[in-house]
Amino acid sequence: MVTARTPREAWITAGLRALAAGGPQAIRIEALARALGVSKGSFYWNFDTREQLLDGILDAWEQVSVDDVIAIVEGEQPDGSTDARSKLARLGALAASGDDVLGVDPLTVDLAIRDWARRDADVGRRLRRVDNRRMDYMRSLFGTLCADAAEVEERCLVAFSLWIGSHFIAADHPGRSRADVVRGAFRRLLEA
Amino acid sequence: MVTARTPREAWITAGLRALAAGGPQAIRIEALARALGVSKGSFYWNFDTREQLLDGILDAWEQVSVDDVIAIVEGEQPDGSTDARSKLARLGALAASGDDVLGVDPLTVDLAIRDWARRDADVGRRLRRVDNRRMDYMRSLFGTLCADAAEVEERCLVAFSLWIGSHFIAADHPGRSRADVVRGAFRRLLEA
Amino acid sequence: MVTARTPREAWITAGLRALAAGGPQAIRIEALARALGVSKGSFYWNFDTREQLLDGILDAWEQVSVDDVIAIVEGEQPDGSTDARSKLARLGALAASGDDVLGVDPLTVDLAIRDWARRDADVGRRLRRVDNRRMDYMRSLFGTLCADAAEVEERCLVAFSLWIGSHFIAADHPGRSRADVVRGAFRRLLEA
Amino acid sequence: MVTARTPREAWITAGLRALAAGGPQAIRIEALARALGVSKGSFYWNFDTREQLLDGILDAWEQVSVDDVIAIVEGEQPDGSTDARSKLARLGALAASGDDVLGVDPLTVDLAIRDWARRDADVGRRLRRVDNRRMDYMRSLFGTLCADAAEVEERCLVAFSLWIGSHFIAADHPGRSRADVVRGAFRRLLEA
DNA sequence: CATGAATGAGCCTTCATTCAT
DNA sequence: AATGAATGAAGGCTCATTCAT
Repeated sequence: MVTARTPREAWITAGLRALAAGGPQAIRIEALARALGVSKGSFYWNFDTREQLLDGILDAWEQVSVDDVIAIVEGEQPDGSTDARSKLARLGALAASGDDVLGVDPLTVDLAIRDWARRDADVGRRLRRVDNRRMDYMRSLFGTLCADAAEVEERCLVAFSLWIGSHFIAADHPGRSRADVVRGAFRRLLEA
Repeated sequence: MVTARTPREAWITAGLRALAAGGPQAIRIEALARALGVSKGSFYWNFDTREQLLDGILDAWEQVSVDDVIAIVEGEQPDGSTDARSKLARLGALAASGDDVLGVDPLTVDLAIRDWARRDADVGRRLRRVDNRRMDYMRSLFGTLCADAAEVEERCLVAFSLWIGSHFIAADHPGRSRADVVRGAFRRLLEA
Repeated sequence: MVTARTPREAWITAGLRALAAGGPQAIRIEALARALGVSKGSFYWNFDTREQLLDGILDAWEQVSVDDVIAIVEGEQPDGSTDARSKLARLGALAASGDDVLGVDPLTVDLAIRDWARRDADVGRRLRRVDNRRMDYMRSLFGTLCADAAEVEERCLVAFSLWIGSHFIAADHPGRSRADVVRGAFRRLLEA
Repeated sequence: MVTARTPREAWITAGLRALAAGGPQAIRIEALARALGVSKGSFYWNFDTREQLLDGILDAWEQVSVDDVIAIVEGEQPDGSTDARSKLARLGALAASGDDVLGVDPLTVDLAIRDWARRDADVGRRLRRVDNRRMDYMRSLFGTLCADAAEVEERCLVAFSLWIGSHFIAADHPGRSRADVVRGAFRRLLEA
């Protein structure tokens, strides 16, 4: 029984793409149907309502947005090293890259959801879950570099902010690339 | 800071409010008209098109979003001090506050525009202008604390990111408030 | 200021016509718009929602469905008589005719609303108001012909039922017309 | 009275229930499928089209709506009597009751079909068949009480109208119940 | 004897825009 | 310096119907 598998996921992927490209209000059933080459009414076979699709999209994002990154970093490091400093460096490098997952750029989805979360309580709750797990992981890494808990917390927030902020800030850096400045700032975080 | 004496300004203020509350797609002529207690058609006496209102909104934001802050910081400091470190501290404190201007919270508008800029080239250009002026100002302040140009740039980006990031990140800080963590991280930026 | 007067009433009349022709679910905004030669979106200038149109339709029906008939009967009788028996006869004759009011056959509307009332509590309440006023009027007339209150009540219900029933019953009367049978039955009600 | 052993009958019973509850437009394949816990597409194994289900529903109704009542009345009378007056009384009592057949209230179905018949010629034809058989039966009973054919016809129509009307009229009867008034009116019909 | 999946038409509603006054 | 009224495109949803399995 291998009929038309993954139609539900196809809608969700298309929805993630739309979310990344235009924010939540761009997740329009009609547009997704066109993108999928499918009739708009067929959507309602797979979902009861648009709200349910949004939930599915957020579920999908919530499920992969943490585990995948952590799994990569905790997996084999390119240089074989296993110390926290190397992992943090790898984490920083990963964050800067814009790989596609499911045909969607996870970073762009992430940014879109951040804005969305400011207006929707449910999305806010989900983002808090995700961000807390990310912070937990960072805390465990920075904790091995620095004994002061308060300072660990601050370094984590700075690292996180640097990642998010560098994508929401539009300034130029005369003579340098944004990536370069971020790298420099990040390196300083690992010092001492 | 004009108190919306012309109807055009009234529409723009209402638009800024809608932008803060729901993002650009919430800037609906129909909704603003209701909010202003005015007929929808009257909008078209003041503006040719919705696009023009959006431009007006962005113009207004661009004009006040930099000058006001710099003016405040460069004006009288509460403790009468005039050194860069004090100004940066004041800047950090200002950024954390959410004062209302014309019934609009400028920080929320700022965040909304940042997300918008990722999708609209014109908005992106305007945000770059604004962010560049902000970075310029910060560079001038951090430049007095630190001789290394590269490090100045990095501290500026971190400070800026901390401001933005702390509003887009949803994690909890066990035993501390977000404001407290930000303050700590910011203080460390001013060291050395 | 005599712009396009009575558009609201035009929608209501069209709605009454649709109700008579196809029941409440035939009151479709799109269909009415077509019938009025108007864009379907324009409906929402005059009404907030379809529900509001239905209310308006029921209001209009409620307002004219009693007063007009009573006014006619209480007004000048064709033969100048003023006794209850004559009025009841006139009432019976009126009920049998299918004059148009506002371009709608009120009898057909009445029947449609009766069926509707069995499924919608609000409509039921309205019908009860209308039917009670009709019964009150009939009671006052039959009361002058018959002293026994119980019998008055029964004659009223029979007369009323004869009116309604004769339109909901589909049987043939060999050698006679339905109108003739109804007339005969009604005449017997006025006896004694 | 078959208890819906075939799936076709199950659909028809469900359809009758829907008809009673919401009129013909409530006979929606989707809704019936849900009610039957069956897939919507399975409907099309049993029926070619919705129209065919409607026909089946009307067939079923036509078949039982006359015979059952006559059979009951002509069968054993509770008090063993066999005269027309007793049978008419029993008929009147039966009409007032709302027994369920196959989980459907036949009276409510009857009322729904009456309204439907005003809009659909085929339904009208079927109702005429049914109502004529009912009138025939009543004529045979009233004919034994009264010699005048015209009066028999009128009494029949009044009795029938009283049955129908009492369900379509929404008036109150101060101090009495509707059933009581109907009983009184009906008793008077049997006099003389 | 069905189910899973899709189509397409139709419905209610919203909204930017237009236009006459 | 507006209002009243309408247009038309679009969006979410429902439902009869089809078709492959």
